[in-house]
Amino acid sequence: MSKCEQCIVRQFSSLKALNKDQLVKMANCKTSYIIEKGKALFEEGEVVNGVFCVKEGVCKMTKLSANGKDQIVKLAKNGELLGQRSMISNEAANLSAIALEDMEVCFIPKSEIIGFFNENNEFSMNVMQDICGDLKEADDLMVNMAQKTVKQRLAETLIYLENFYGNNEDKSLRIQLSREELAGMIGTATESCIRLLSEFNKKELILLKGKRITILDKIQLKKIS
Amino acid sequence: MSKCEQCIVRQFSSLKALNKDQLVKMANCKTSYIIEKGKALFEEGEVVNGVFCVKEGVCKMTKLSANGKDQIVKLAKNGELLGQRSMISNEAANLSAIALEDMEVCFIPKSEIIGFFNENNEFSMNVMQDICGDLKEADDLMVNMAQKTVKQRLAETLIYLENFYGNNEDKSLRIQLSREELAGMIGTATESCIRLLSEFNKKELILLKGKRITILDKIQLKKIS
DNA sequence: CATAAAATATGATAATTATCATACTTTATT
DNA sequence: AATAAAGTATGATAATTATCATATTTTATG
Repeated sequence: MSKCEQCIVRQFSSLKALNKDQLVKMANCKTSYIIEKGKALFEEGEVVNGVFCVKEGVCKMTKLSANGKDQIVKLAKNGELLGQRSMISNEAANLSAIALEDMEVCFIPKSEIIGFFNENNEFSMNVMQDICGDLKEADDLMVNMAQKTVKQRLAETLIYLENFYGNNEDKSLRIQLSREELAGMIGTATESCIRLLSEFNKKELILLKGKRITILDKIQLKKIS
Repeated sequence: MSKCEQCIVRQFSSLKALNKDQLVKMANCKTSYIIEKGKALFEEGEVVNGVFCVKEGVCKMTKLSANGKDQIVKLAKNGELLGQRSMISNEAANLSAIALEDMEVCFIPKSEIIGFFNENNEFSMNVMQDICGDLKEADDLMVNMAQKTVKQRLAETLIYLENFYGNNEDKSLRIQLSREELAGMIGTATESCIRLLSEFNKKELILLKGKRITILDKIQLKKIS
Protein backbone atom coordinates (compact mmCIF):
# COMPACT_ATOMS: atom_id res chain seq x y z
CA MET A 1 0.00 0.00 0.00
CA SER A 2 2.00 2.93 -1.27
CA LYS A 3 1.23 6.46 -0.25
CA CYS A 4 -0.99 8.50 -2.55
CA GLU A 5 0.63 11.64 -1.21
CA GLN A 6 3.82 10.86 -3.04
CA CYS A 7 2.24 9.62 -6.23
CA ILE A 8 3.20 11.91 -9.07
CA VAL A 9 0.28 11.20 -11.38
CA ARG A 10 -2.10 12.53 -8.77
CA GLN A 11 -1.01 16.01 -9.81
CA PHE A 12 -2.45 15.46 -13.28
CA SER A 13 -5.98 14.54 -12.25
CA SER A 14 -8.87 15.86 -10.21
CA LEU A 15 -7.22 14.22 -7.22
CA LYS A 16 -4.81 17.14 -6.95
CA ALA A 17 -7.50 18.95 -5.02
CA LEU A 18 -7.44 16.46 -2.14
CA ASN A 19 -5.83 17.50 1.13
CA LYS A 20 -3.38 15.52 3.23
CA ASP A 21 -6.01 13.81 5.35
CA GLN A 22 -7.98 12.80 2.34
CA LEU A 23 -4.91 11.41 0.63
CA VAL A 24 -4.14 9.28 3.65
CA LYS A 25 -7.70 8.00 3.74
CA MET A 26 -7.49 7.21 0.06
CA ALA A 27 -4.17 5.41 0.39
CA ASN A 28 -5.79 3.20 3.02
CA CYS A 29 -8.69 2.07 0.92
CA LYS A 30 -7.26 1.96 -2.58
CA THR A 31 -6.15 -1.22 -4.31
CA SER A 32 -3.24 -1.33 -6.74
CA TYR A 33 -3.19 -3.54 -9.79
CA ILE A 34 -0.88 -4.49 -12.59
CA ILE A 35 -2.92 -4.94 -15.76
CA GLU A 36 -1.20 -6.84 -18.53
CA LYS A 37 -1.33 -5.70 -22.12
CA GLY A 38 -4.60 -6.83 -23.68
CA LYS A 39 -6.38 -7.30 -20.35
CA ALA A 40 -9.42 -5.25 -19.34
CA LEU A 41 -9.66 -2.82 -16.44
CA PHE A 42 -13.40 -3.13 -16.85
CA GLU A 43 -15.78 -4.07 -19.61
CA GLU A 44 -18.82 -2.52 -21.19
CA GLY A 45 -21.85 -3.63 -19.20
CA GLU A 46 -20.01 -4.13 -15.92
CA VAL A 47 -20.88 -1.98 -12.94
CA VAL A 48 -17.83 0.02 -11.93
CA ASN A 49 -18.07 0.69 -8.25
CA GLY A 50 -15.34 3.25 -8.06
CA VAL A 51 -12.70 4.88 -10.13
CA PHE A 52 -9.46 3.67 -11.68
CA CYS A 53 -6.50 5.99 -11.51
CA VAL A 54 -3.97 5.26 -14.24
CA LYS A 55 -0.44 5.39 -12.82
CA GLU A 56 1.38 3.99 -15.83
CA GLY A 57 0.53 2.77 -19.31
CA VAL A 58 -2.05 3.52 -21.97
CA CYS A 59 -5.42 1.93 -22.54
CA LYS A 60 -8.15 2.13 -25.12
CA MET A 61 -11.77 2.84 -24.30
CA THR A 62 -13.89 0.85 -26.72
CA LYS A 63 -17.49 0.19 -27.49
CA LEU A 64 -18.77 -2.81 -29.39
CA SER A 65 -20.88 -1.61 -32.29
CA ALA A 66 -23.94 -3.38 -33.63
CA ASN A 67 -21.94 -4.82 -36.53
CA GLY A 68 -19.50 -6.50 -34.17
CA LYS A 69 -16.59 -4.11 -34.56
CA ASP A 70 -14.85 -2.48 -31.63
CA GLN A 71 -14.86 1.27 -31.93
CA ILE A 72 -12.15 3.07 -29.99
CA VAL A 73 -13.83 6.09 -28.45
CA LYS A 74 -10.83 7.41 -26.57
CA LEU A 75 -7.34 6.59 -25.39
CA ALA A 76 -6.32 7.18 -21.80
CA LYS A 77 -2.89 7.51 -20.23
CA ASN A 78 -1.33 8.07 -16.83
CA GLY A 79 -2.97 10.73 -14.72
CA GLU A 80 -6.45 9.98 -15.99
CA LEU A 81 -9.36 8.68 -13.96
CA LEU A 82 -11.50 6.01 -15.59
CA GLY A 83 -14.96 4.76 -14.77
CA GLN A 84 -16.15 8.08 -13.43
CA ARG A 85 -19.18 8.22 -15.69
CA SER A 86 -20.46 4.81 -14.73
CA MET A 87 -19.85 5.44 -11.05
CA ILE A 88 -21.56 8.81 -11.00
CA SER A 89 -24.54 7.70 -13.08
CA ASN A 90 -24.99 4.45 -11.17
CA GLU A 91 -25.04 2.72 -14.52
CA ALA A 92 -23.17 -0.09 -16.16
CA ALA A 93 -20.05 1.03 -17.98
CA ASN A 94 -20.72 2.25 -21.48
CA LEU A 95 -17.18 1.48 -22.62
CA SER A 96 -14.56 -1.17 -22.04
CA ALA A 97 -11.09 -0.15 -20.91
CA ILE A 98 -8.41 -2.42 -22.40
CA ALA A 99 -4.69 -2.06 -21.71
CA LEU A 100 -2.59 -1.33 -24.80
CA GLU A 101 0.56 -1.95 -22.80
CA ASP A 102 1.23 -3.20 -19.29
CA MET A 103 -0.39 -0.83 -16.84
CA GLU A 104 -0.26 0.15 -13.23
CA VAL A 105 -3.57 1.37 -11.88
CA CYS A 106 -5.18 2.03 -8.53
CA PHE A 107 -8.82 1.44 -7.77
CA ILE A 108 -10.57 3.81 -5.39
CA PRO A 109 -13.97 2.67 -4.17
CA LYS A 110 -17.06 4.72 -4.82
CA SER A 111 -17.88 5.35 -1.15
CA GLU A 112 -14.55 7.12 -0.79
CA ILE A 113 -15.02 9.30 -3.85
CA ILE A 114 -18.55 10.25 -2.83
CA GLY A 115 -17.15 11.20 0.56
CA PHE A 116 -14.65 13.51 -1.11
CA PHE A 117 -17.44 15.01 -3.22
CA ASN A 118 -19.27 15.94 -0.05
CA GLU A 119 -16.36 17.47 1.79
CA ASN A 120 -14.28 18.98 -0.99
CA ASN A 121 -15.94 21.23 -3.52
CA GLU A 122 -12.79 21.84 -5.46
CA PHE A 123 -12.48 18.13 -6.05
CA SER A 124 -16.11 17.93 -7.23
CA MET A 125 -15.50 20.83 -9.54
CA ASN A 126 -12.38 19.16 -10.96
CA VAL A 127 -14.27 15.97 -11.66
CA MET A 128 -17.01 17.93 -13.39
CA GLN A 129 -14.45 19.69 -15.53
CA ASP A 130 -12.89 16.35 -16.40
CA ILE A 131 -16.18 14.98 -17.60
CA CYS A 132 -16.92 18.21 -19.44
CA GLY A 133 -13.61 17.80 -21.22
CA ASP A 134 -14.56 14.28 -22.25
CA LEU A 135 -17.90 15.57 -23.47
CA LYS A 136 -16.31 18.24 -25.62
CA GLU A 137 -13.90 15.71 -27.07
CA ALA A 138 -16.72 13.30 -27.79
CA ASP A 139 -18.82 15.97 -29.52
CA ASP A 140 -15.86 17.04 -31.61
CA LEU A 141 -15.06 13.47 -32.59
CA MET A 142 -18.67 12.87 -33.47
CA VAL A 143 -18.63 15.80 -35.88
CA ASN A 144 -15.39 14.51 -37.38
CA MET A 145 -16.86 11.05 -37.86
CA ALA A 146 -19.92 12.53 -39.48
CA GLN A 147 -18.27 15.06 -41.73
CA LYS A 148 -14.74 14.04 -42.55
CA THR A 149 -13.53 11.39 -44.96
CA VAL A 150 -11.63 8.36 -43.77
CA LYS A 151 -8.45 9.83 -45.21
CA GLN A 152 -8.88 13.03 -43.25
CA ARG A 153 -9.62 11.11 -40.08
CA LEU A 154 -6.56 8.92 -40.51
CA ALA A 155 -4.27 11.91 -41.04
CA GLU A 156 -5.75 13.62 -38.01
CA THR A 157 -5.44 10.54 -35.84
CA LEU A 158 -1.80 9.98 -36.72
CA ILE A 159 -0.99 13.53 -35.70
CA TYR A 160 -2.99 13.14 -32.52
CA LEU A 161 -1.12 9.97 -31.62
CA GLU A 162 2.21 11.70 -32.05
CA ASN A 163 1.18 14.79 -30.12
CA PHE A 164 -0.29 12.96 -27.16
CA TYR A 165 1.80 9.84 -26.87
CA GLY A 166 5.08 10.88 -28.39
CA ASN A 167 7.75 9.03 -30.29
CA ASN A 168 10.30 6.29 -29.81
CA GLU A 169 14.01 7.02 -30.28
CA ASP A 170 13.66 6.22 -33.98
CA LYS A 171 10.89 8.87 -34.29
CA SER A 172 8.18 6.24 -34.81
CA LEU A 173 4.94 6.60 -32.85
CA ARG A 174 5.35 5.33 -29.32
CA ILE A 175 1.82 4.01 -29.20
CA GLN A 176 1.67 0.94 -31.36
CA LEU A 177 -1.83 0.21 -32.48
CA SER A 178 -2.54 -2.69 -34.76
CA ARG A 179 -4.04 -1.76 -38.11
CA GLU A 180 -7.29 -3.16 -36.83
CA GLU A 181 -7.19 -0.91 -33.77
CA LEU A 182 -6.27 2.11 -35.84
CA ALA A 183 -9.20 1.32 -38.13
CA GLY A 184 -11.42 1.03 -35.05
CA MET A 185 -10.26 4.43 -33.96
CA ILE A 186 -11.01 6.23 -37.21
CA GLY A 187 -14.14 4.19 -37.84
CA THR A 188 -13.43 2.29 -41.01
CA ALA A 189 -12.66 -1.20 -42.30
CA THR A 190 -9.22 -2.57 -41.51
CA GLU A 191 -8.40 -2.97 -45.21
CA SER A 192 -9.34 0.62 -45.97
CA CYS A 193 -7.08 1.78 -43.18
CA ILE A 194 -4.19 -0.32 -44.46
CA ARG A 195 -4.75 0.94 -47.98
CA LEU A 196 -4.62 4.57 -46.92
CA LEU A 197 -1.51 3.96 -44.83
CA SER A 198 0.10 2.48 -47.94
CA GLU A 199 -0.93 5.53 -49.89
CA PHE A 200 0.55 7.89 -47.28
CA ASN A 201 3.64 5.71 -47.30
CA LYS A 202 4.03 5.94 -51.07
CA LYS A 203 3.60 9.69 -50.92
CA GLU A 204 6.28 9.76 -48.22
CA LEU A 205 4.02 11.37 -45.67
CA ILE A 206 4.73 8.51 -43.32
CA LEU A 207 7.17 5.64 -43.14
CA LEU A 208 5.92 2.11 -42.53
CA LYS A 209 8.42 -0.28 -40.99
CA GLY A 210 6.54 -3.40 -39.99
CA LYS A 211 4.08 -2.34 -37.37
CA ARG A 212 5.86 0.92 -36.72
CA ILE A 213 4.63 4.15 -38.18
CA THR A 214 6.80 7.25 -38.47
CA ILE A 215 5.38 10.59 -39.45
CA LEU A 216 7.60 12.20 -42.08
CA ASP A 217 5.56 15.15 -43.27
CA LYS A 218 3.37 16.47 -40.49
CA ILE A 219 2.58 19.67 -42.34
CA GLN A 220 1.17 17.83 -45.33
CA LEU A 221 -0.76 15.46 -43.06
CA LYS A 222 -2.26 18.41 -41.27
CA LYS A 223 -3.32 19.86 -44.61
CA ILE A 224 -5.07 16.63 -45.50
CA SER A 225 -6.95 16.55 -42.20
CA MET B 1 -40.23 37.78 -12.64
CA SER B 2 -42.20 34.58 -12.16
CA LYS B 3 -41.50 32.21 -9.33
CA CYS B 4 -39.22 29.28 -9.99
CA GLU B 5 -40.95 27.40 -7.22
CA GLN B 6 -44.03 27.00 -9.32
CA CYS B 7 -42.27 26.25 -12.56
CA ILE B 8 -43.11 22.76 -13.69
CA VAL B 9 -40.05 22.12 -15.84
CA ARG B 10 -37.83 22.50 -12.81
CA GLN B 11 -38.92 18.99 -11.81
CA PHE B 12 -37.31 17.55 -14.91
CA SER B 13 -33.82 18.94 -14.39
CA SER B 14 -31.06 19.04 -11.80
CA LEU B 15 -32.85 22.03 -10.33
CA LYS B 16 -35.32 19.74 -8.62
CA ALA B 17 -32.76 19.35 -5.83
CA LEU B 18 -32.93 23.02 -4.85
CA ASN B 19 -34.72 23.95 -1.66
CA LYS B 20 -37.24 26.72 -1.15
CA ASP B 21 -34.72 29.37 -0.21
CA GLN B 22 -32.56 28.57 -3.16
CA LEU B 23 -35.51 28.72 -5.52
CA VAL B 24 -36.43 32.17 -4.24
CA LYS B 25 -32.85 33.32 -4.68
CA MET B 26 -32.85 31.93 -8.18
CA ALA B 27 -36.14 33.57 -9.10
CA ASN B 28 -34.63 36.88 -8.06
CA CYS B 29 -31.61 36.69 -10.28
CA LYS B 30 -32.84 34.82 -13.30
CA THR B 31 -33.79 36.48 -16.59
CA SER B 32 -36.57 35.17 -18.80
CA TYR B 33 -36.42 35.30 -22.57
CA ILE B 34 -38.55 34.49 -25.54
CA ILE B 35 -36.37 33.14 -28.30
CA GLU B 36 -37.92 33.15 -31.74
CA LYS B 37 -37.61 30.21 -34.07
CA GLY B 38 -34.26 30.32 -35.82
CA LYS B 39 -32.63 32.58 -33.24
CA ALA B 40 -29.69 31.48 -31.09
CA LEU B 41 -29.64 31.09 -27.32
CA PHE B 42 -25.89 31.16 -27.65
CA GLU B 43 -23.36 30.43 -30.33
CA GLU B 44 -20.26 28.33 -30.63
CA GLY B 45 -17.32 30.40 -29.42
CA GLU B 46 -19.32 32.61 -27.09
CA VAL B 47 -18.63 32.50 -23.39
CA VAL B 48 -21.77 31.37 -21.60
CA ASN B 49 -21.71 32.88 -18.16
CA GLY B 50 -24.50 30.83 -16.72
CA VAL B 51 -27.06 28.27 -17.65
CA PHE B 52 -30.19 28.36 -19.77
CA CYS B 53 -33.20 26.48 -18.48
CA VAL B 54 -35.58 25.52 -21.29
CA LYS B 55 -39.16 26.15 -20.24
CA GLU B 56 -40.81 25.61 -23.59
CA GLY B 57 -39.77 24.69 -27.13
CA VAL B 58 -37.07 22.63 -28.77
CA CYS B 59 -33.64 23.69 -29.97
CA LYS B 60 -30.79 22.13 -31.86
CA MET B 61 -27.24 22.04 -30.57
CA THR B 62 -24.96 22.37 -33.57
CA LYS B 63 -21.31 22.55 -34.41
CA LEU B 64 -19.89 23.99 -37.58
CA SER B 65 -17.63 21.40 -39.19
CA ALA B 66 -14.48 22.17 -41.14
CA ASN B 67 -16.32 21.73 -44.45
CA GLY B 68 -18.85 24.40 -43.53
CA LYS B 69 -21.78 22.16 -42.71
CA ASP B 70 -23.69 22.40 -39.47
CA GLN B 71 -23.72 19.12 -37.62
CA ILE B 72 -26.56 18.68 -35.14
CA VAL B 73 -25.02 17.06 -32.11
CA LYS B 74 -28.12 16.98 -29.96
CA LEU B 75 -31.67 18.25 -29.63
CA ALA B 76 -32.87 19.75 -26.37
CA LYS B 77 -36.38 20.32 -25.07
CA ASN B 78 -38.12 21.71 -22.02
CA GLY B 79 -36.64 20.70 -18.71
CA GLU B 80 -33.09 20.68 -19.99
CA LEU B 81 -30.26 22.94 -18.88
CA LEU B 82 -27.99 24.27 -21.61
CA GLY B 83 -24.56 25.81 -21.45
CA GLN B 84 -23.49 23.81 -18.43
CA ARG B 85 -20.34 22.49 -20.07
CA SER B 86 -19.08 25.88 -21.12
CA MET B 87 -19.89 27.40 -17.74
CA ILE B 88 -18.23 24.64 -15.73
CA SER B 89 -15.12 24.46 -17.92
CA ASN B 90 -14.74 28.23 -18.13
CA GLU B 91 -14.48 27.80 -21.86
CA ALA B 92 -16.21 29.18 -24.90
CA ALA B 93 -19.27 27.18 -25.91
CA ASN B 94 -18.42 24.23 -28.11
CA LEU B 95 -21.88 24.18 -29.66
CA SER B 96 -24.49 26.67 -30.81
CA ALA B 97 -28.04 26.40 -29.46
CA ILE B 98 -30.59 27.42 -32.11
CA ALA B 99 -34.35 27.44 -31.53
CA LEU B 100 -36.30 25.08 -33.80
CA GLU B 101 -39.54 26.68 -32.64
CA ASP B 102 -40.38 29.65 -30.47
CA MET B 103 -38.93 29.07 -27.05
CA GLU B 104 -39.25 30.27 -23.50
CA VAL B 105 -36.02 30.07 -21.55
CA CYS B 106 -34.62 31.40 -18.31
CA PHE B 107 -31.01 32.38 -17.83
CA ILE B 108 -29.43 31.76 -14.44
CA PRO B 109 -26.06 33.43 -13.90
CA LYS B 110 -22.96 31.43 -13.13
CA SER B 111 -22.37 32.96 -9.68
CA GLU B 112 -25.74 31.65 -8.58
CA ILE B 113 -25.15 28.14 -9.88
CA ILE B 114 -21.70 27.96 -8.32
CA GLY B 115 -23.28 29.04 -5.05
CA PHE B 116 -25.72 26.15 -5.29
CA PHE B 117 -22.86 23.77 -6.04
CA ASN B 118 -21.22 24.81 -2.80
CA GLU B 119 -24.23 24.51 -0.57
CA ASN B 120 -26.20 21.68 -2.15
CA ASN B 121 -24.44 18.43 -2.91
CA GLU B 122 -27.50 16.77 -4.33
CA PHE B 123 -27.71 19.53 -6.91
CA SER B 124 -24.03 19.11 -7.82
CA MET B 125 -24.57 15.39 -8.12
CA ASN B 126 -27.57 15.93 -10.41
CA VAL B 127 -25.60 18.22 -12.67
CA MET B 128 -22.80 15.68 -12.86
CA GLN B 129 -25.26 12.98 -13.78
CA ASP B 130 -26.73 15.25 -16.44
CA ILE B 131 -23.37 15.76 -18.04
CA CYS B 132 -22.58 12.07 -17.72
CA GLY B 133 -25.80 11.36 -19.59
CA ASP B 134 -24.74 13.74 -22.36
CA LEU B 135 -21.36 12.03 -22.49
CA LYS B 136 -22.87 8.58 -22.85
CA GLU B 137 -25.17 9.84 -25.58
CA ALA B 138 -22.28 11.48 -27.39
CA ASP B 139 -20.14 8.34 -27.24
CA ASP B 140 -23.00 6.22 -28.52
CA LEU B 141 -23.69 8.63 -31.34
CA MET B 142 -20.03 8.70 -32.25
CA VAL B 143 -19.99 4.94 -32.61
CA ASN B 144 -23.14 5.12 -34.73
CA MET B 145 -21.59 7.74 -36.98
CA ALA B 146 -18.46 5.66 -37.36
CA GLN B 147 -20.04 2.27 -37.88
CA LYS B 148 -23.52 2.61 -39.31
CA THR B 149 -24.55 3.45 -42.84
CA VAL B 150 -26.46 6.61 -43.65
CA LYS B 151 -29.59 4.54 -44.19
CA GLN B 152 -29.33 2.97 -40.75
CA ARG B 153 -28.72 6.34 -39.16
CA LEU B 154 -31.71 7.88 -40.91
CA ALA B 155 -34.02 5.07 -39.79
CA GLU B 156 -32.72 5.35 -36.25
CA THR B 157 -33.08 9.11 -36.20
CA LEU B 158 -36.67 9.05 -37.42
CA ILE B 159 -37.60 6.64 -34.64
CA TYR B 160 -35.74 8.77 -32.12
CA LEU B 161 -37.61 11.88 -33.22
CA GLU B 162 -40.94 10.16 -32.81
CA ASN B 163 -40.05 8.67 -29.42
CA PHE B 164 -38.70 11.86 -27.91
CA TYR B 165 -40.73 14.58 -29.50
CA GLY B 166 -43.97 12.82 -30.38
CA ASN B 167 -46.53 13.27 -33.11
CA ASN B 168 -49.04 15.79 -34.38
CA GLU B 169 -52.72 14.85 -34.54
CA ASP B 170 -52.17 13.46 -38.04
CA LYS B 171 -49.44 11.13 -36.66
CA SER B 172 -46.68 13.06 -38.43
CA LEU B 173 -43.54 13.91 -36.45
CA ARG B 174 -44.11 16.93 -34.24
CA ILE B 175 -40.56 18.14 -34.71
CA GLN B 176 -40.24 19.52 -38.18
CA LEU B 177 -36.69 19.53 -39.34
CA SER B 178 -35.81 20.69 -42.82
CA ARG B 179 -34.15 18.06 -45.00
CA GLU B 180 -30.94 19.98 -44.54
CA GLU B 181 -31.24 19.80 -40.76
CA LEU B 182 -32.11 16.13 -40.84
CA ALA B 183 -29.06 15.55 -43.02
CA GLY B 184 -27.00 17.53 -40.52
CA MET B 185 -28.27 15.30 -37.77
CA ILE B 186 -27.38 12.01 -39.42
CA GLY B 187 -24.20 13.40 -40.94
CA THR B 188 -24.70 13.22 -44.66
CA ALA B 189 -25.33 15.38 -47.71
CA THR B 190 -28.79 16.91 -48.00
CA GLU B 191 -29.41 15.17 -51.33
CA SER B 192 -28.50 11.78 -49.89
CA CYS B 193 -30.93 12.36 -47.07
CA ILE B 194 -33.71 13.34 -49.46
CA ARG B 195 -33.00 10.33 -51.64
CA LEU B 196 -33.24 7.92 -48.74
CA LEU B 197 -36.42 9.54 -47.52
CA SER B 198 -37.85 9.03 -51.00
CA GLU B 199 -36.79 5.41 -50.87
CA PHE B 200 -38.44 4.89 -47.47
CA ASN B 201 -41.49 6.64 -48.85
CA LYS B 202 -41.69 4.34 -51.88
CA LYS B 203 -41.32 1.31 -49.64
CA GLU B 204 -44.16 2.72 -47.51
CA LEU B 205 -42.05 2.82 -44.37
CA ILE B 206 -42.82 6.50 -44.05
CA LEU B 207 -45.22 8.96 -45.62
CA LEU B 208 -43.94 12.25 -46.99
CA LYS B 209 -46.45 15.06 -47.18
CA GLY B 210 -44.59 18.24 -48.00
CA LYS B 211 -42.28 18.83 -45.11
CA ARG B 212 -44.18 16.46 -42.86
CA ILE B 213 -42.91 12.98 -42.20
CA THR B 214 -45.13 10.22 -40.84
CA ILE B 215 -43.72 6.91 -39.72
CA LEU B 216 -45.84 4.08 -41.12
CA ASP B 217 -43.79 0.97 -40.36
CA LYS B 218 -41.76 1.47 -37.23
CA ILE B 219 -40.93 -2.20 -36.94
CA GLN B 220 -39.33 -2.31 -40.36
CA LEU B 221 -37.49 0.95 -39.69
CA LYS B 222 -36.12 -0.50 -36.48
CA LYS B 223 -34.91 -3.53 -38.40
CA ILE B 224 -33.07 -1.30 -40.84
CA SER B 225 -31.37 0.61 -38.04
C1' DC C 1 -52.60 36.59 -56.59
C1' DA C 2 -48.21 36.86 -58.81
C1' DT C 3 -43.56 36.38 -58.45
C1' DA C 4 -39.30 35.41 -56.35
C1' DA C 5 -36.91 32.70 -53.32
C1' DA C 6 -36.23 28.72 -50.84
C1' DA C 7 -36.82 23.96 -50.18
C1' DT C 8 -37.48 19.47 -52.03
C1' DA C 9 -36.82 16.03 -55.57
C1' DT C 10 -34.43 13.34 -59.03
C1' DG C 11 -30.98 12.06 -62.61
C1' DA C 12 -26.21 11.40 -64.00
C1' DT C 13 -21.84 10.70 -62.62
C1' DA C 14 -17.72 10.47 -59.82
C1' DA C 15 -15.50 9.55 -55.59
C1' DT C 16 -15.20 7.04 -51.52
C1' DT C 17 -15.45 3.02 -48.90
C1' DA C 18 -16.58 -1.92 -47.94
C1' DT C 19 -16.17 -6.61 -48.99
C1' DC C 20 -14.14 -10.76 -50.49
C1' DA C 21 -10.20 -13.15 -52.16
C1' DT C 22 -5.60 -14.06 -51.84
C1' DA C 23 -0.66 -13.30 -51.09
C1' DC C 24 2.94 -11.94 -48.31
C1' DT C 25 5.31 -10.88 -43.57
C1' DT C 26 5.91 -11.02 -39.05
C1' DT C 27 5.40 -13.14 -34.70
C1' DA C 28 4.68 -16.87 -31.63
C1' DT C 29 5.22 -21.64 -30.46
C1' DT C 30 7.04 -25.94 -30.45
C1' DA D 1 14.82 -23.78 -37.22
C1' DA D 2 10.20 -25.27 -38.75
C1' DT D 3 5.53 -24.46 -38.64
C1' DA D 4 1.33 -22.36 -37.50
C1' DA D 5 -1.10 -18.39 -36.59
C1' DA D 6 -1.82 -13.75 -36.73
C1' DG D 7 -1.26 -9.57 -38.87
C1' DT D 8 -0.38 -6.79 -42.97
C1' DA D 9 -0.79 -5.88 -47.91
C1' DT D 10 -2.98 -5.60 -52.37
C1' DG D 11 -6.22 -6.63 -56.25
C1' DA D 12 -10.90 -6.93 -58.01
C1' DT D 13 -15.33 -5.66 -57.46
C1' DA D 14 -19.59 -3.99 -55.48
C1' DA D 15 -22.00 -0.91 -52.60
C1' DT D 16 -22.46 3.44 -50.62
C1' DT D 17 -22.27 8.24 -50.66
C1' DA D 18 -21.10 12.90 -52.57
C1' DT D 19 -21.38 16.20 -56.09
C1' DC D 20 -23.27 18.78 -59.73
C1' DA D 21 -27.07 19.78 -62.68
C1' DT D 22 -31.69 20.63 -63.17
C1' DA D 23 -36.64 20.20 -62.40
C1' DT D 24 -40.47 20.62 -59.39
C1' DT D 25 -42.92 22.07 -55.36
C1' DT D 26 -43.63 24.90 -51.44
C1' DT D 27 -43.27 29.08 -48.98
C1' DA D 28 -42.55 33.92 -48.42
C1' DT D 29 -43.28 38.62 -49.83
C1' DG D 30 -44.94 42.42 -52.00
